[in-house]
Amino acid sequence: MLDAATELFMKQGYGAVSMDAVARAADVSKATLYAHFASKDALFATIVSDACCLDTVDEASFWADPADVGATLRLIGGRFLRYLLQPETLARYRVVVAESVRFPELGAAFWVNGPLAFRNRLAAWVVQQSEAGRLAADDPQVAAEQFIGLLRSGLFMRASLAVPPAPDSREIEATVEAAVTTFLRAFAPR
Amino acid sequence: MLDAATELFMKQGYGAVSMDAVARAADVSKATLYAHFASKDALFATIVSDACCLDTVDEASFWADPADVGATLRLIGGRFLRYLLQPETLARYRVVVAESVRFPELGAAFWVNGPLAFRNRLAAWVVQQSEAGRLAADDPQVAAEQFIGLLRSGLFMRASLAVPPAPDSREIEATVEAAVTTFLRAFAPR
DNA sequence: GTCTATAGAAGGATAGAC
DNA sequence: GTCTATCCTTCTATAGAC
Repeated sequence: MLDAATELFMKQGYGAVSMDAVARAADVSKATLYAHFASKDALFATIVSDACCLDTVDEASFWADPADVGATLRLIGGRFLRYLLQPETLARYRVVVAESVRFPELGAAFWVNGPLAFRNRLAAWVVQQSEAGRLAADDPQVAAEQFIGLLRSGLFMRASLAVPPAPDSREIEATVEAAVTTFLRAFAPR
Repeated sequence: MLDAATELFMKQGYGAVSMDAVARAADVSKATLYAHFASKDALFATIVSDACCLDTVDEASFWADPADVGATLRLIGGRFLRYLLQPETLARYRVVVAESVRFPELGAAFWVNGPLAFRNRLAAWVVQQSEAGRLAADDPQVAAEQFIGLLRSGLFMRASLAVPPAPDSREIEATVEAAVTTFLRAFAPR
């Protein structure tokens, strides 16, 4: 039931999905649906809030090669960008952005559990690498944010707007490589 | 009539706006509306396509101080980021992202006239500065994209998601300053 | 808890007069 | 070109039986 609603809302957005459609997809009656969720808003909020517990980049990637900053950035960057460009990720992003004004808690939940959480995790890694003398970042939060910005630019915007062609592996790897290069030029200890 | 529709669609999105509401806001009857636009889809497409002729950063900014790369980057970056964070810009972005799947031409028009156009203009500037020996960018397109990414990171995402607080001048200037610093570390001739 | 059936409102679109 | 009035569909939500 939640699964069916999730798929519909993510693919088509709040306005385009009716409670009839959800009931049909979940193979229950509309009355049953309303027995579990007070309203369409409540169902939508539940669905999307649940989907905000994101797992962008697995913890192991941060520890794969602690001594090699470039390799770790390439690994993390690749994982992150690939994650961003997944159809499900893009669909969720579209829905949340679209409804963030009418459902402010939703935008906030997404922000805190998604972009902000990843930035903080990355910033912690930057701190750690700086202490080890392998990076020289005055402000780890800014450095982390900038690395994310370097990755997200271009491909993600194009994909969010559903402009073909869909990014291929070559484009993704080139973007990651360029991001790592620029990041290291700015933050490698000299 | 177009004005009323534009305001409503941009503020509330496609699904939340009815033709009744547009007619009321424009102070005409629904029949009159349908005499000018074949359907709600057609009205929406017209509205948003028109709004895609963006003017992100005025041409003069690119020529304000040709010899000073840092100053020009700060000027352009500031203008661009401020533009991105305007309520109207954010509203338009939300609508286009939300409906880009159901209205592909719309996402494409926005992409071409907005992000892509600005990136190309910026890349042309990078070429020019590189030829003058004031920048050293192997790939101007990538450099331009990266500068935009450095600017767009963080604040724009938060603002898109309508997460308070709204970015203030201090945050904006700090972001621009950090972007310029990182960009120059990566692309200043050595 | 789950169903069928339906209320009640709102939406997109049109007919036909002026 | 513009209006009033209306058609028909679809939507959210609920009543009441099992």
